[in-house]
Amino acid sequence: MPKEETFNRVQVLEKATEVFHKKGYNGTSMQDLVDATSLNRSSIYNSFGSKLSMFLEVLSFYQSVHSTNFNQALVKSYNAKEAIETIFNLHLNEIIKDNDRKGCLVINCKSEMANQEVSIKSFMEKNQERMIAMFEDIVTKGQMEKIFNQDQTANQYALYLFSSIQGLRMIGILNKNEKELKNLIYITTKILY
Amino acid sequence: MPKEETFNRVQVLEKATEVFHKKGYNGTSMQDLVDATSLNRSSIYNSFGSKLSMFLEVLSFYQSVHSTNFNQALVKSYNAKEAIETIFNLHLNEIIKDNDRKGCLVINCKSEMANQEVSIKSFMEKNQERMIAMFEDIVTKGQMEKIFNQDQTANQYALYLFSSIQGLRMIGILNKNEKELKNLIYITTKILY
DNA sequence: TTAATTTTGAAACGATCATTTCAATAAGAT
DNA sequence: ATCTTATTGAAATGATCGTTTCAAAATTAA
Repeated sequence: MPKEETFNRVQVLEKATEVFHKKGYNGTSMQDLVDATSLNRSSIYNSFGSKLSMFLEVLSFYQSVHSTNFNQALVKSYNAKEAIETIFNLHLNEIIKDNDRKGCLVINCKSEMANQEVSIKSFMEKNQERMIAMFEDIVTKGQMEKIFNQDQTANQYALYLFSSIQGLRMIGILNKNEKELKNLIYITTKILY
Repeated sequence: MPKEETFNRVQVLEKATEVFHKKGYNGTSMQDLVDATSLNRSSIYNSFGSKLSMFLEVLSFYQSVHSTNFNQALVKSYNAKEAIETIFNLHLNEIIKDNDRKGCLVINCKSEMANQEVSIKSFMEKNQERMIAMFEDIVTKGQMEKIFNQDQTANQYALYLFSSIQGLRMIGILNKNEKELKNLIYITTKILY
């Protein structure tokens, strides 16, 4: 049997995520990744294949971490209204603690690479499906509970909410005024009631 | 008197804009710009200084072209409601004709570089001020005309609209379904009435 | 037509790019 | 303890990066 990986893959992914998030895909060099992970070049290639495939793993890692956070918060929500508030507040917290204005890794990557790399494009399509399915579930529940109106279908509201989150994250890059952002969320979600 | 530039600066900027828009700042090489503009390397450096300063000029050029389109459309609007519709429809048209899913150059650049390059950050801050001021004007007018409600100040609605536009443009990268997008715009703007 | 000045073209700059190579090292299996 | 196999470390790969150099070409004023 061979020698096994000595490094902690999760820790390496965390470090790589940090670099890609800060500098973007094209702005990140292999040297940056070597420095950040303190792994050897050949270990990175041996374990992750290439810069692109490492980035795709980073993207999935980032997504799964945030999905976990979402789900942990969502199970605590009593109703659909609270669920929506929970999701927006999680994003608000991310914005406020993002001192170096990196924005959202997934959104950044979508705007940088979705038109150039098919693997990224399909990742983003799946991401959109997931997000819209999640919002659709919540809105459907809210409409059955008579908390949300029925002016639009749950699917249409889901697209609206997904769009709004992306707008909020883009705003959050430059604007960290919590009061303004909370009011922006208030306006955004008011349409549901 | 010296020999003057023989090339058409606007045409060169158009070509450079195309490349930067398609590939992003870090994804664009000087060779790409040489190829696209069919200018010589030294002519580019002589006339634009550096890759970054050329990009900043491209960014201003892109912004001014779109401002002109905005203003041409806005003067034709009879009231605030039409003005808002005009703005969203211009973005919708941009999305639909954007066959290679490049998205919006300004938004892409904001997410790629606002946290890394101070000149880009301040460009984006000014861009936000402009956009919000424009929306604020329209909303104020709409509120005076009693077409829009007074639930929120014009400035708060302006931030909401600016955020919504960015969300719409991010959605538009992958989703070109005109019916869905029109409905998204309908939901987004409904809050004003 | 000559002097002054700037844009050009082509080549070269050192630095950095992503990736590969390969011998040395390490660890489980026999 | 030895064999097998994979992970390491360090160096090198050729290509490309943004930028500079400088002589030749081009243009206008005198």
